[in-house]
Amino acid sequence: MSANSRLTIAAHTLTWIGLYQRRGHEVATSEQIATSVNTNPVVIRRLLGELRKAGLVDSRRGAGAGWMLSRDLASITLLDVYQAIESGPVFALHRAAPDPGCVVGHGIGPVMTAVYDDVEAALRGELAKTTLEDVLRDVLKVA
Amino acid sequence: MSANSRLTIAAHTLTWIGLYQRRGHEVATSEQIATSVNTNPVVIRRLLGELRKAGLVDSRRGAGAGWMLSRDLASITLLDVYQAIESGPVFALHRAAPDPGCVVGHGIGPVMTAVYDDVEAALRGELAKTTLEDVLRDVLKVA
DNA sequence: TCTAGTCGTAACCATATTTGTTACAACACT
DNA sequence: AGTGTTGTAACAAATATGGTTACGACTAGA
Repeated sequence: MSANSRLTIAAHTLTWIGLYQRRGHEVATSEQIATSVNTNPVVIRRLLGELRKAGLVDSRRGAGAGWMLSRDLASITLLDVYQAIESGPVFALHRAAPDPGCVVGHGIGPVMTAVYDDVEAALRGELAKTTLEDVLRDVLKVA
Repeated sequence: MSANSRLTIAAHTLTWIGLYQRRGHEVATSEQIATSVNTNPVVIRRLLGELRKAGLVDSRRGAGAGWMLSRDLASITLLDVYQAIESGPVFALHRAAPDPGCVVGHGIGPVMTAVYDDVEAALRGELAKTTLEDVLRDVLKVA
């Protein structure tokens, strides 16, 4: 499967901003975050742009610019983050429609869709269990 | 996310073979299956090769060759199929290791790993609930 | 033994997604 | 006015999936 690190990077980014703000700073720059994540600042800015659309962060431009959380870490679950950045489903149906003249080809679509709906619901339910506050607490525990 | 139709195609393929055998045929060819799935026979053969490694199907070569189920539809869950064909995890950690000198960069890995383990367990648990016998029954219901 | 049909697999291409990178205009604080 | 950062476009690299052609390996049956 196309291993996808977007959720990891997003959680890292938000947790970093949260900790940075908790230490008294107003805004965090994409440059600072990129250093911790070990990637390019543009990657962080792109991701933060999506998180802003979802209302999780806000940004300030000009000199002394940067990013800040819109909501408290405790009120943001990994499901919120996931929904902000993941577009498509985990599993897809056929790329090209199967033979409608075949019993299986005709009926398999709705059946698999029902299964995938349940799977995604389970996945979302699991992600909803963890808040970024939980993540930060456990991160500090590791260190 | 890179929408992945492999599980759909695999379930379609196995269900097709199961129904075909139930109608009195001994083996199914990749050509027949590919017609129902609407793809190239090589794609089916590649997938069936992985399913054979997992012990779900077997093949016969030479004239009158083809594929047959190794186990009954009722004894194969979608989790069995998933594990036979999916290699990597749904979510990945950082591509490049984050800054170990940063508290978040240092601790985020283990924390997200724990979350992802729970998510995958939930996903697998959901897939384990459905057997290919269930799939075939529902497919016939749709038609 | 020959023939025909199918598997098994390699090789290659097309497409899509993610990630990394450079570049630069827009913006706002000092 | 100068400076630092966002916002965004453009492009390249890497990876995964899916489709296609090609061909040797194999075996049932003529």
